[in-house]
Amino acid sequence: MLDVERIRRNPEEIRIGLQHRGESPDLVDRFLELDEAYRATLQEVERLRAVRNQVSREIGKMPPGPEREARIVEMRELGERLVAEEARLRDLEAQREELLLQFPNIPHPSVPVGSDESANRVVRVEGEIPEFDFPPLPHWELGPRLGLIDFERGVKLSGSRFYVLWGLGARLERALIQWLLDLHTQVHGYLEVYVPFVVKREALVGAGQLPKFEDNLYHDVEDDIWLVPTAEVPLTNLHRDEILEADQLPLYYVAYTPCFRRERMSAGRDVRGIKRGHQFDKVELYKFTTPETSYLELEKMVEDVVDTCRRLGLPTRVVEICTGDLGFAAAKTYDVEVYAAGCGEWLEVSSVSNTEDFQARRANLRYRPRPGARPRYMHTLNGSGLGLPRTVIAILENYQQRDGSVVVPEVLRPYMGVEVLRGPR
RNA sequence: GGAGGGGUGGCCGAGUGGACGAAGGCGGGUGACUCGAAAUCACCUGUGGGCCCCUGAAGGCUCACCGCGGGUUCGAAUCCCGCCCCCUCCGCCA
Repeated sequence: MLDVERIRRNPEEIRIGLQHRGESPDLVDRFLELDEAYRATLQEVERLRAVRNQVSREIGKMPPGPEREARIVEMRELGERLVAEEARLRDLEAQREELLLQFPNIPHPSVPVGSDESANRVVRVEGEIPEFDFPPLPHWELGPRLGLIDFERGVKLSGSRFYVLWGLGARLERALIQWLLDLHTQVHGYLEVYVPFVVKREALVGAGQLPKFEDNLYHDVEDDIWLVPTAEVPLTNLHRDEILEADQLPLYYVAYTPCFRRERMSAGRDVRGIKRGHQFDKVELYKFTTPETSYLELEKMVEDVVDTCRRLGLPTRVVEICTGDLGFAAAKTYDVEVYAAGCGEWLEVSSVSNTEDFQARRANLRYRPRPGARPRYMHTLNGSGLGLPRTVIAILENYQQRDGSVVVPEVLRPYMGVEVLRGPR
């Protein structure tokens, strides 16, 4: 959510921000109009309430009699007017709030301006792209051939875009989760958190998924409870409605969760393999910081993610996302991609964003700069560390051997119990 | 799921229709005392919104908030209804 004051004072800045994202700037004018009507009505309501409070207090002190009765009648009439004005106010307030929730974050000045992903900038490349003396297979062939990935049975159980992992395929998934959590907690300084995999509506509003992206979420109507599309949602809401002390910041959290996405908007894209499914595992990094340090922390988080890829021995590049390709809540984002030799693609395994105070305003995340000082909104950052299926893809495809086996990256061997994947067992 | 009890400020806790944003205590801050500290004393100490003033986080006025949402009333922390959460007991269960 944007600062209302900022929209009022610098409407042009917001219009430009929206345009750079490829969105209509009309939102600003619609909001300003509604905001004005809202405030006018608010003032009238408060004026009436002030009179009522004042007179009611006087009534309490008056002896019974005609004078007192007259005042009561007067206030009864005023009360009727007040009820009507209050109804109007509630209506305007709801509309205003709804509109406010539609605003995406405004890109940071350093973000390259561009309309789509073609304007994204590769800012860093690391590691060697593996070379093979045989044609490397894509994972959707390698996986089933080794008995690690079973697409048919996934579809049988749950429909398209679900899959089953067998034996060492399942173990690889679990090993990665374990290794990632150990790495981030022991080397990168994050605190491990275990969070619920379903959340209330407010949590999704707080993180920015609702009301705009309802289509992409699984939802139990009976209890109005939602499957998390990313651990970012519960993590954002961990400190909702709290006021932390400055010396508690920054907070570094890491959480593993499965993620559930309906992916209705992307039907037809990336249909082969496990690159895009309705359910996938992810280890998520999250930071709560002061506004002063958030951009420094963003760079550090990117470095943590790159370090993770490096340790897995995967060719890695960092892409600075342009304004037109930025996610709803992000002010600035770097994608971290790894190269997968079988399908010949750079795969996004992490998207690292600074949302500045966008989520903090929605979820009411504040801190006190000094003891006794007024609370301020924190800044929040999120990034995958890493998304599992794509990491699995890159491992299978880059570490494959002529004989069809796959060598296990060294760091995972203690977690896997084997050095080579030759079959599911 | 059933029965009973309960949700008040950073924390504890009083308050069952009017002067209550809310006693008292704890915690925190400032000052006095002290060479310094402790102790003691004095004062201050919730959040959000709107308006005025203004370059502003300084000041003034005002509204809202006692789990959440409705209602009754001139007036609600207090009465009524619905919901949520917590505790105890019973039931069920990994």
